Amino acid sequence: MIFGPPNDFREKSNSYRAVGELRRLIFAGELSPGSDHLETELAERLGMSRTPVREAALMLEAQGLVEVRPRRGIRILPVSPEDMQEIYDILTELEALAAARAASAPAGERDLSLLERSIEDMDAALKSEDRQAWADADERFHSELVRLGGNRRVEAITAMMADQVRRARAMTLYMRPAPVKSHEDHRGVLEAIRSGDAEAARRIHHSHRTEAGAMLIALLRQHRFHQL
Amino acid sequence: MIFGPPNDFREKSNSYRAVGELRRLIFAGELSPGSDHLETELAERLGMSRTPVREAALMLEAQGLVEVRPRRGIRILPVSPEDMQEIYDILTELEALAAARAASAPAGERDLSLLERSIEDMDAALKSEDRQAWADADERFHSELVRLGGNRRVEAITAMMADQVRRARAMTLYMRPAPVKSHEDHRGVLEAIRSGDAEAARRIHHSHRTEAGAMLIALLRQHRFHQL
DNA sequence: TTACTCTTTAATGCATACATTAAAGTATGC
DNA sequence: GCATACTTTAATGTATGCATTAAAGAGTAA
Repeated sequence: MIFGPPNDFREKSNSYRAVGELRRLIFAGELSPGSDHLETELAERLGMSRTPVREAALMLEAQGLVEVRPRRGIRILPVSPEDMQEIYDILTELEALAAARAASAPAGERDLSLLERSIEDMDAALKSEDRQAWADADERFHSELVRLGGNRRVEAITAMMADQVRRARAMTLYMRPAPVKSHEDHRGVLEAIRSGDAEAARRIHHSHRTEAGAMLIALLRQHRFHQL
Repeated sequence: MIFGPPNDFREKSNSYRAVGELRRLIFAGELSPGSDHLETELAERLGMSRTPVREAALMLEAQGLVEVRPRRGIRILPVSPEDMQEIYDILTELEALAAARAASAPAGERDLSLLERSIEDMDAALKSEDRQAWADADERFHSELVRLGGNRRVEAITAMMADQVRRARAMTLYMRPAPVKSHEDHRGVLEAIRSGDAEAARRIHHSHRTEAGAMLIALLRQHRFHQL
């Protein structure tokens, strides 16, 4: 599930459909963090038998999203500010690595258009004060950066964490100051990549993520989001 | 499987036994990289029915160790030098993070004895020219460092990659020069942690892993280990 | 031969049955 | 009332059966 290109059968297979469906339910808040759910219950809800649900639960457990506790149900793992700190720490390192690698790649083989596009979109969103649009573009920037880094495992790991980050960010989106500094950072990273300066790309992105993470965690704590 | 403390039921359950058993078979070389295996075949081999084997395969797939290809069998994923480079890049960043975090922790809460012990063991192994003992102690050093870093997700990710690294290192253990430089690096990291110098710990460990990784990859390529 | 279609084979995905056993509930003794 | 032993319940872990369908093989025409 984490690794490898999605084979087409995964779309047809109930097991993988269950993985996607459960992820969706979790992040839509329909399966709330900390709640327990019996295999039978979820199976009925998804309109399939226990087998594929069970398989999906095990895969989601391997991804750290749920915990399978025999006879007590499948628990949707809550994410505390401490968890979010862990996640941000990892994203900071791996994305900074990706930025450095993206800058090291031969200029000819790089297509920075998506990166540029996402920055433009953030720019527009900033001007029209559309925070959701900004957040969407920001997410595109980060995932495209990781893609340019060219490390499939980094892509897999960061993608796995993306959903949880998105949820935390959604909660604090309107509490934080306007992301003007972020915007400068993004431009700085792009420029460093374009000019092939790997260490600058790494450094700028690293401090960008570090600051953004610190702010997010502080907001979560301030607003007493002890679990989400 | 990746995350969370191992509940006791996992030892009893055939599914989790199958995960461990399959891992063992893979790294013992009994299931060679690139080979395909039908669910039925593995089930018979492990003395259980297809169900737990199937579940184990899905969990191992989530960990990136195998690929489940319907009707073609469970494929043991080969690891190329490029894959090993990806893995080392990630380990470099995450272990360097762990070193920094370990150095930042209050001195009173740190127990560096295991770290010291592993360095002493490496020292002894170096003198008696016992490379396997050195490699074992080295692995203990790295895993203990990650533990001290205090990020459970980093622990999970690095643990997941440890087996694959071990295999690659085993192949090159007797080809590389004596690990004298490594030894200095380890001492340097320990001293930086002890004195609470997070940035030094990070920097030294980062360059240590970078160099060790570059050497390993070069050896793999030299000796034409295109997949392992 | 090669390309194409049809048939056969068998591995899988899923549903289901059932034994096991943890947890909840009940009864008993103090 | 409270703790302990016993009974009941029901969720799980695993085996198994079967329909589906990809892949292999056979047959046919060029």
